[in-house]
Amino acid sequence: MTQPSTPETPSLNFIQEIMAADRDANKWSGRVNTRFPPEPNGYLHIGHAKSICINFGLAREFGGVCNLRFDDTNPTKEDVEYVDSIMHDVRWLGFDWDDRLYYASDYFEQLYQWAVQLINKGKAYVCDLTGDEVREHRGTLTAPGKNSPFRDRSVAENLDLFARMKAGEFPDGSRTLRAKIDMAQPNLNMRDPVMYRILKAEHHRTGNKWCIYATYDWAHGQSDSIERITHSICTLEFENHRPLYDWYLDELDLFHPQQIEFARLNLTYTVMSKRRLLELVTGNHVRGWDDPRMPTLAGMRRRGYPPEAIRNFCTKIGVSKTDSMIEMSVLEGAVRDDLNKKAPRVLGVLRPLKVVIDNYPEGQVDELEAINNPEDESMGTRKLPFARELYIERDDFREDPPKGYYRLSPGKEVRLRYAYFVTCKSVVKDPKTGEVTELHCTYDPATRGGAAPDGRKVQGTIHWVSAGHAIDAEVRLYDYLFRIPDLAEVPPGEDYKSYINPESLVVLQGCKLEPGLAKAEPGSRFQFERQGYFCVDPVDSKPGTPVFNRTVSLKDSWAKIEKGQKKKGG
RNA sequence: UGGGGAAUGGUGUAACGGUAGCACAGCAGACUCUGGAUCUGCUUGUCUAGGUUCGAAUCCUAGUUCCCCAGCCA
Repeated sequence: MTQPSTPETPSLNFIQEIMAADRDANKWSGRVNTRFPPEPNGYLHIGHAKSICINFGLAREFGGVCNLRFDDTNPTKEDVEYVDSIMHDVRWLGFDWDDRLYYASDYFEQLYQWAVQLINKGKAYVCDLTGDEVREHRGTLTAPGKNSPFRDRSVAENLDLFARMKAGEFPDGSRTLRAKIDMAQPNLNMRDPVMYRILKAEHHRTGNKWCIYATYDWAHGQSDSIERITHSICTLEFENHRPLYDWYLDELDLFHPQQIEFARLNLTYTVMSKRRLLELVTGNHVRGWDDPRMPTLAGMRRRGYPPEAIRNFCTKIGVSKTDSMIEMSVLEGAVRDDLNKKAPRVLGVLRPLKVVIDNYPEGQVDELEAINNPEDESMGTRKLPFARELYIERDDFREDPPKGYYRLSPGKEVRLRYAYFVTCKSVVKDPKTGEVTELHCTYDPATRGGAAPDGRKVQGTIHWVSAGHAIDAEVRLYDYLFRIPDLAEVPPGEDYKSYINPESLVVLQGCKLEPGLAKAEPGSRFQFERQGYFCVDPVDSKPGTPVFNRTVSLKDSWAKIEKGQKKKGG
């Protein structure tokens, strides 16, 4: 009588539904071929990661393949530096295009032949209008456009002119090849769109061979068709272009992939447009494309975000056609979730405060055992040196502790993690500034390892390092790049760059870390207990003196409590 | 006053005429040698107005709001 528990049927997103329906209808003979088509004019960012995960992920789920294709039709903006970085980033994210690496520029000759075909069909013409004139003729959103005076040139004349455009006889911008569609269409993209412009620019792959370059619309669908793409997945702003995508393919009578559009990723407290990211780089508002504050994959890699975490994030946020803004906490959560399981724990003091254990023998060094990862026993243990002089975190001591403060204060006993219970006996201050410079404590030898034989408890456990054994390191703390969550809220006329968070980077010198970290590999990730996840900066670290980037902080519930207290109590 | 899209808690995303679920955030608690992790519980939602139906987030009608489009960028 009792139904067996229903098997989990994972819900499909709308693209998966389309693909499942296509598969069931045998629409493409069961074949699935997607593509990721970046333009090599900038570095990949987390928004691209979403697209990569969708395209490569869908191919994997449906037993198909995904191509990598560079959409390199605008030589004035593109560069091999970007081509290389893009390939590196896609691989780093965990995807592989095998031998399916393509370039739109590989298809320039074929595209040219097809353009000639359209001219012969009377469906394309050479137009001598200037850019301004083309705009004037296009009409407006509400008013139809006017036909170009060159619209009815003979096929022979068009053929001749187009060949001479290709041959470089005319100056840049002087003529275009346009599709002959309908200047009265309510969709502006259909009002005789430009297929080719004259551009005597050196292309990173074809050199100076071409001086006419295909526009996006003319190149994209045909490139998809050449590669026998089944599902051409792109972002929402191309929805208006789909009729044109379909028109070209139909007029040419070519293999016709299906274009499907989804909402691009927006994240709070950052920007995602390549134009703005480029501006941040060239304007030196950040330290480059791989600045750990950047939403680029290069930046996230350097910051310590694991690729698995980014992939999980992309799965979590889903795919839909609703414009959305994902909260940064979702990404941070995915990063913490991944690192919690994998990152070895270490003790590191970021803002050191000297502690002298008065009753600990001078010169004596003890070796204490510490667990490398409580989430994963197989990661084992390590030894930590303990001595009379230590450093603890400045923030773990308050001379006048607020209510609910568990850490060290005068007369209070706390546990030093994996070591001993210590009690604060006196405070040394700078006579001039009043700043606390040193603490004197006593320890209870019976609590070695961190447990009291008499069963007494302490509220707080704090981290520490032995002053004589610790290594010095620079630690870079990162916060949101912008002060406001949604840059679309910047009032018109105001510069979004004035909203850059001045505390997005805080550099700490003289941090004290447990000695084992001296030999940490560049790029390796650790949890500094009670503080966060940190990654050895692969660029600025030197052997023996690593630089650490804070990947993400640990959740800090005390900070939250204290914030609440301040708000309430004033 | 054109065309194309989209509207489900604070933020995302499910539910495909039959109990509005999940994640993140928030709140409260348990546990803890990380104020971490983990575990409980809770608050908050179907854009509006009509209609169809035993029953509507879902179907119909009208409206509202938001996004995209007037590059020889992609």
